[in-house]
Parts: sequence; structure tokens; C-alpha cells
Amino acid sequence: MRYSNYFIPTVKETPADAEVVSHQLMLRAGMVRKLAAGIYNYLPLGLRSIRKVENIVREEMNRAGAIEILMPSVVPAELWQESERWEQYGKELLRFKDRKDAQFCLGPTHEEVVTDLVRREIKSYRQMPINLYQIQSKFRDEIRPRFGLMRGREFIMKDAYSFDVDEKAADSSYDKMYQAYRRIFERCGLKFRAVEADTGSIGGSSSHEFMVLADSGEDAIVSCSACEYAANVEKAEARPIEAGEHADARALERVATPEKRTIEEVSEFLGVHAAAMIKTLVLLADNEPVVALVRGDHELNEIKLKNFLHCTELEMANDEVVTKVTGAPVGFAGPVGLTVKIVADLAVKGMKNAATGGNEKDLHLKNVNLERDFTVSQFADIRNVVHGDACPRCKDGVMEMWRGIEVGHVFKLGTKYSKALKATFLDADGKDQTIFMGCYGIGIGRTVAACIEQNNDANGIIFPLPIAPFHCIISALNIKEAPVREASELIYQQLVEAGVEVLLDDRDERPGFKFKDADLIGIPLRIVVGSKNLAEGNVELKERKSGEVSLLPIAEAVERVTVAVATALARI
RNA sequence: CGGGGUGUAGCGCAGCCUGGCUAGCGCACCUGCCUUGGGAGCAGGGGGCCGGAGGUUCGAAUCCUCUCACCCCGACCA
Repeated sequence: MRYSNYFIPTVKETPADAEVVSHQLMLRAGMVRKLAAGIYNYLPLGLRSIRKVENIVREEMNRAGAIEILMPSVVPAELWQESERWEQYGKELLRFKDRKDAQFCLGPTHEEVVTDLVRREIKSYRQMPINLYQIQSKFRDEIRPRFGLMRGREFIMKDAYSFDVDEKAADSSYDKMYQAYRRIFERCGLKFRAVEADTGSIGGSSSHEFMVLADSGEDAIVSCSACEYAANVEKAEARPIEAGEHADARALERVATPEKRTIEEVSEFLGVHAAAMIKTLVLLADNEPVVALVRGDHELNEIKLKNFLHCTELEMANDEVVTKVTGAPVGFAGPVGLTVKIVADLAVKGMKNAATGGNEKDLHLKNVNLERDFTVSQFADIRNVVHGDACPRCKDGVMEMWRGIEVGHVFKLGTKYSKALKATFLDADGKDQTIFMGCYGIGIGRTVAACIEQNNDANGIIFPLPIAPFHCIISALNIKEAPVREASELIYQQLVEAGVEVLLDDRDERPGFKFKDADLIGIPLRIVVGSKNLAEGNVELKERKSGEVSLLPIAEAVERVTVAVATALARI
């Protein structure tokens, strides 16, 4: 490709509304342009990287035995009503009507559509296992789209769905996908981790997320320093804390705490450590008030509590409800004397002589003790794991925390959708059975963004070769000079013939301008053709990542680039 | 959805508080000269319904009302 005939609108200044570095660089490098909130045009460079990821995904899905199809993005409401997600999915589902007033939505995911297809066509155990996938634009009307391609409303996703005769076979399909995902992200050149995850609105029994490690990541994940355990904090299990010291219960004390509301304020005012306090939170579970207790230095994990309570809606109560439940304004809630259902975190069980709210304005209690002063309906693991917690799986490890970007997610769905949509088959005994499903997603655009998040410097993007829009750029420094032009053309032709994807910068621009652009768009290898070196028969080869420069005869430079590209692509 | 903020040339911004002359600056763009190893220099030039609608006023980018769009924070830590 010749730069002068191509379309790479680079920008020197950083756009004001781009926060994270991947978004800034994708805009500056001319990879994408915004059309509306969370909706983007993919320009040539961005599209090439996206195609690279798609192709890696495609190859690995095919290798794992999955079969590519393409489903429509416009989906009739009936299917979503049949699975009952029409009501459950909420405002993220973009709904609209056609001219006949029939309801439709833009598919945010395709369990219903694929299950409908399969229930019509798959009738026998002989037709399974089967795994169907597609690479397609999805639409989710996100509350707050942000970070460019990282959280868009329209985005390109690979989604795969497996169908099996029983749970064991489904597990095996799941495992194949898990392994395929590892290969995919390794091939993309990413540093990532697979972690246990909550299943959220997709549902199902268990799942893993594939997280690209990056400080700007929206998700917090934990991993054990000693064993293989790794999980999203939403899911990460807290190891029950052993009962505290056997201190004697002291007499309950009422303490005036004027205007001291937060754990921080009260602990400072009373001179007790936050860990010796009980944090009391009032929530509404399907509109029923519930009180959650966690240790003062811990955080409530709403997802755990929600799963424990088996409710569909869980939210923090507003001031009005808090006042009604505790009899005191916000900031003075405590478990003593409450009549509503109380769920306490396991760590609260061993607490002795704790401090907590007095359910009265400007009042807190000291030396509060379980059983003597208050009772708890149920104990459960409802807090967030914190850095340094003991590992729930092994004896020796402690939990370490990371930030990650979720680029892939694999779910065991069981029979949630097949049951709702009556997707059944006849087994070897001629009996009707429900199909076991799994589903497997990869955010294609997000993978490119996550990659840039992980691979950049002050000058711009540093693409790993497998997903770089071009392998090599030839910077022809003074294109008006015949020798430079001819040598550049020669190198270009030879590289193209060798199967290297080359961008020839044949623009009539100053050298510095070309160097800045080349660095910004992140092409891994650069050959500089300048008249001085060329007089000696040499060109310069520079690696974007290391900055390593070598002066080489033309033939050798071509050879080096060809070998480097072949090596990088053959690595796995 | 709650709070805050911003809409002025393709991009980044000033002007608005305190209304007034032709609406400015940098980058980008066009022409010419010059220059050619890290986003050069000089000269000339094009480009704006100041987000939209309504109002106040002799006069509105500027004040008021409504509206649309976008951005940020929050929507869990009482």
C-alpha cells in the first residue's frame, strides 16, 4: 500500500474527550472516528487490525471444531419474550417497531436466535456436539459508553454457542473453547489471565473471563500468589476468617457521636480501628428492606449478596427507607434492635466488642456483641476480597489484586435457554432430552483497544506484529530523488512478493513528519531509505518496540524483515 | 437516572462575567518560495447561520427561557 493513495488521517493533538490512552491513540493514529456516543467509524488502519484479530479468532475457532454462521442483528421480540429476557434485560436492549407495529430489538447477544435455529434443525443426539459461531456487530444501549472501542454501544463481537447431549459433553465443549481462547490471546501477543467470573444476566452455572492486564481496566481481579486460583472480585471467594481472640464481652456502651457518620469519621472519633467496627447497610431486595453487615474495613459485594438472596433487583436503600428501618438518619445504622432480615458477612461472626451505629441520631454503640446484643438471620460470604486476604483454595497463598480489561468470556449455560425455548433431541433410547448449552464471547474491537492499552509509549502505539495493520513501513525520506524513489520501490516490490504487508510512505513530506507518523501508528518494523545511507548502498532497519537500529544493504534488510515477519507469525 | 460541565473554522482553544465596530489565536488546509534524518521557515489565501428554537434589547457569541448533542462524576461502602 502506498501512503499517498491511502487514508490515514493522523492528528498531532490529543482529542479533548478521549480519556484512556488507547482511545487517544486510536483517534490520533486515524484508526477510528466517532459518529455518535459509543458508535464509531472504522478507518482503514483500525479495520485492518480488527480483521487481524477476527482472523486469528476464526482460525482458532475453526481449529477447535466450531462452525461459522451469520445471524441477523435485528431480532423479533417474540424470541426474547420466550426466554423471558425481554423483561429482564432492561434498557440496554434497544427496542423498536417496524411499520406493522411489530416489536423488534437489536441483538446484544444471540442465545435466543441460535437456540431457535438449533431447535428447528437439531433433532438427534447424532447431530451433536455442534458449536456455531459468528463475528458480527452487536448493539447494547450502555448507560455510559466510554473509553472509545473499550465500551461502545455498537461493537464487533465473536459469539459462539455449543450444543451437547449432556453435562459431561458440554463440559468438554467448554474446555475446548477455554483452550482456544488461550491460544487466541497468546497469538494476539497479549498479557492476560483467565479468571473465574460471575455469570450476570447471561445466566448459567459457571464461567471464566479472559482479562487483559492493564491499569486502566474497568474490572478488578484477584489471583493467588501460590496456586492457580484467579477470579473477578465480583466472584472471588473470601476465606472465612477464624474466630477472633477470646476476649470477654464488655458492657454495652452508648457514645455520643455528633455528626460522625462514615466509618472513617467514627473510627477516628472513637479511636477504634475500622476492623473493630460493624458496617451496617440497608438495601432493598426486590423492594423488601434487608440489612447487610460487614466488618468496617470491608466492602459489601452486592453481587454476592444478590446471588445469596436469589433476588432479581438489589439496590442501596434511599434515605427515606433507611430512616424507616433504623429509626435514625443515615450514618447511625447498627444491627442492635433491628427487626428486618439481617445478613452478615462471615467475618462478622468472630467479632467481639465491636463498635457500630446506635439507630439514633448522633449515637454509636461500643462493645456490641453477637447473640447478647443482636442476632443475625444468616451468615454468608458477602464481602469483597481485599489485597492480602488468605487464598480460599490453598494453604499458603495470599490474594493479589490487578486491574483487567475483559476481552473474552466463556459460560456454561446448562439448559437455561434450551429449556425456555424447548430445544430438545432424541437420545439413543428414543427419549426426549434437553440440549446442554455453552456460550463464548470475544470483544474484537475491545481486544484491539486492550492491546494498545498494553503496548504504547510517548510516541504512540507499539503493535505486536500479529495484529499490526501493516508489518513494515518504508519511510522514503526524499521521494523526489530518483535513487531514493527507485530503491524504495524495489524494496517495496520485494517485500510484497515475500508476503510481507508493507506500507510505503511515498509522501512528499519532511523526514521528521514521516517518523512521527510511523511511530504513532505503531508499525513494528521500519525501513528508512535516505540518500546519504543509500549512497553507501545501505538502508536503515528499525524495530518500533526496542528502538534497535541496524544499517544494512538492501537485500539484507529485505531478508531480515521477511524472516522477522515469518517468525512472529509462526510462533504458535 | 442524579449531579456537574462543554457546545465558537477540520482539531485544540480565547472572547461571554461587564451586550456595541470586520468574531480572534495555534495547528491543519490551499498557493508560492524555501527546506529535507524526528511533526521546519517566510509570504499570501480559503473556511464560521458562535449547537438549535424562542425571548429581552436600538443592538446578542455574550443576558433570559426552552431544547438537542457531547463529556465528566455518581448511581455500593451510611
